[in-house]
Amino acid sequence: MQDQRESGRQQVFEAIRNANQIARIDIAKATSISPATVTAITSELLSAGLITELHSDPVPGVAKRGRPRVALSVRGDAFLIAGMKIADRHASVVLLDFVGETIGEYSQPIPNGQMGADEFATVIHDVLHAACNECGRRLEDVTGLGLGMAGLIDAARNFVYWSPSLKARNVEFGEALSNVLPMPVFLDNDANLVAKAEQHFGEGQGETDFIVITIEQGVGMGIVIGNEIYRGERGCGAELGHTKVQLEGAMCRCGQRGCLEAYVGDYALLREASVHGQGIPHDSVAALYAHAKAGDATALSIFERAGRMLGMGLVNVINIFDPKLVILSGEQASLDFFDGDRLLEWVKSSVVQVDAPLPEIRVHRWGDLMWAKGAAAYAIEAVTRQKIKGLSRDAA
Amino acid sequence: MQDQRESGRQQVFEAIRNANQIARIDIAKATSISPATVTAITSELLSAGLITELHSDPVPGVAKRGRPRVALSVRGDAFLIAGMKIADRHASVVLLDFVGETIGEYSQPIPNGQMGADEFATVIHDVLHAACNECGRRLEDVTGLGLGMAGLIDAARNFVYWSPSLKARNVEFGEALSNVLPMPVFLDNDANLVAKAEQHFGEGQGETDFIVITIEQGVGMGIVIGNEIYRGERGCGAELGHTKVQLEGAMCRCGQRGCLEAYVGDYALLREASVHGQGIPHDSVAALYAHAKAGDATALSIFERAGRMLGMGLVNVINIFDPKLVILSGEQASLDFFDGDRLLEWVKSSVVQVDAPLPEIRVHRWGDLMWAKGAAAYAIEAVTRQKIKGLSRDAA
DNA sequence: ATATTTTTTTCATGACACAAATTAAATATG
DNA sequence: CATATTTAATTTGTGTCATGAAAAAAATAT
Repeated sequence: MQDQRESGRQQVFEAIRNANQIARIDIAKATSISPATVTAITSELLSAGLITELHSDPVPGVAKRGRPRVALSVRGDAFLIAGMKIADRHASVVLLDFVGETIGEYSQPIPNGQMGADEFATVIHDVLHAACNECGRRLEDVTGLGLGMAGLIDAARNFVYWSPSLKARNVEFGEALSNVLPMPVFLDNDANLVAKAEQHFGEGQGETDFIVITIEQGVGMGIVIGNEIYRGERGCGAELGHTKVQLEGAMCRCGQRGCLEAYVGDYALLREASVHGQGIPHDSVAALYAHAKAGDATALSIFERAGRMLGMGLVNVINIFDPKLVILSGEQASLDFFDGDRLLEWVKSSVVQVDAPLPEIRVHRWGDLMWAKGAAAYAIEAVTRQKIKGLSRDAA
Repeated sequence: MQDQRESGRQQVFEAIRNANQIARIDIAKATSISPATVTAITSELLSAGLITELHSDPVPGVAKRGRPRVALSVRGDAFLIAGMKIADRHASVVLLDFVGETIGEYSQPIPNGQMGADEFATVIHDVLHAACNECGRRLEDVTGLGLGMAGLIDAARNFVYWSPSLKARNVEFGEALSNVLPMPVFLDNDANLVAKAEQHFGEGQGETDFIVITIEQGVGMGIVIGNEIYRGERGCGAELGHTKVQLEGAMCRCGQRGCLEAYVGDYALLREASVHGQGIPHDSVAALYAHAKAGDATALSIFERAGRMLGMGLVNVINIFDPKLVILSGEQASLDFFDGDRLLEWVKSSVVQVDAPLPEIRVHRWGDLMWAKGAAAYAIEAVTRQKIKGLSRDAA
């Protein structure tokens, strides 16, 4: 959080990455850096091997007069980046090239329950090793690993306050990982990684400020302000799931009362169903939802109340941040449980009203892999920053 | 939100302003700018008249060996800055010098009710004129005016979406002001100005990230992230008062239900009291509070519920932002209505628990003038930025 | 009177960005 | 087909900014 000014090199590189492929003159326009400087910087990036020139054959019909522009693009094969997401019993890995193209995917069950830090680091090492083998790469080829796990995490310090995967609290988990892994590791809370995934691969592309809300077992939030994830003082902000929506309300698994999660989380839904007892499934949310869909009023009311609470949470977020864009991001199922369209209508009508366009709310459903891709995106960012900082004009 | 990198000049000047008085060598240490550069920059600032040297007579006893350091400080008389706060029926003005020292204060009743933009701009002109006269200054001597008013305001554009003082909605009020006032005007929401006041004169001095919450008629919030006020996309975020604390809850004057303000605002307290009817005062919160203090259970319960709702709001803010510091800022009375110590205890125990220090919560009570001082601080910032940007090394 | 210490300034240098001029590489045109 | 035109990219010279090293300044210590 120090060198926050984007150096010219960073800006140019970002422009190339964003555009996929782009000519120098357009980089100049996009960044409002002079063409002269763009030439200088791109020649550095070229000789450092971070980007390449794409000489496309001139298409006679479309071609215009003048010297043809030569497109630049990020060299995908410059670095191999890995992203890993740790879930309850599974680790999923994605290998990306430096452009962000998927090189390979891998998933593997891991022991359930809490482990010691070193033990768990070894598991992660082994998973990554297996993933590399699977894709015909070597562990040593991986330039950086992004690692997402549930819990309260201070990303800046690679520090874990608490995680369901670790036995101890307050672990310098980054160090444990460094001991067994040859590449730098970048640790973050999984909600933040969804935000990163949206920023690089999803609905947040090209946006500088937005909020991502994820609904699964719990409710998570990622806040992007000025292209950066906002993390708060201790690195554990954005706990939307533990925002209070009811005074003296339902008991949450965090031990507090009235948390949003205690109404919207899957355990909360099942709890309600189980109280009612006969006739209503209370072992899987999907089954409960099917029951509601089939017309069962009680099951329906469970989802309705949860939906309204979720709506409250959304309204509060919007009233507090006045964001330009809110992305509801999650796996297919979770979002459908709450009658989305009606919910969003209610949210929009319940927000502080101004005579200016309401924040846009986009729903983005996608699969299991996004977590790992977000982790990888985080690592790509970090590696990029590091590699570019290591440049200087005296490099031959 | 563009030229966000602090130029060396800005940094050095800020260091001088923060330190009140400071030698070049210490500026270099504080900013990690080299002494050579500090000399260059300070000589510019000196010849531009923004700062002065303070040659203190050497004190024989304390003096150390070596060339004595000469302290620099901001030249208070460089510019005269005004801050004005528009309230229901009063306008209060404060005149500050460039250091932030109070030159004069002034207060004047203004017509109640909504006015046209030009009409209201004229009122503001007249008030400022009177304030200047009062202090023996001329209107033309004022280099910048910070203006705070209630309502939804986009500070970046000096635009008013809505204000209780203006007849029309969506007013380019900045333009209306430019037509009648000779100096640049900087408009902002009053909650943000409290944040500015705390940052420059209050509990936020030296802090880069904090949240200010104000409790008066409504509940306001100012968010400072990285020394900057966070304003959201349309410039109207941080509406903590209209955060929902109860689904389908009490009617708020904004037309929505369940807003925090609908439980904590003074009209909400009085509404509750008036329903009860006999025996309980329902025309002034102070009277109602006195009644509660005297032991009336009903009156007490009104404040208690409001206090708990306020606590929910605080908890939510902390869970979302994970701030280092929260400042409860307001006039003497409002804060006392809610049993502060107990409230803060509850808040601290209800926040997501991490094994890291809880955010600090400071209570800051102060008088009516803070609004105007905050407005002036905002103007000082803007004027400073502008004056320093206007410098360059070719200046003789 | 001279040495020492500390702050401040001066000076030469390097990184960076830019405008202006130049070169490169294509198409349009008579 | 040679030349003009157009557009992109590069080169060149210049200015700003920050810096390290050396020098100067201004005090106390010996």
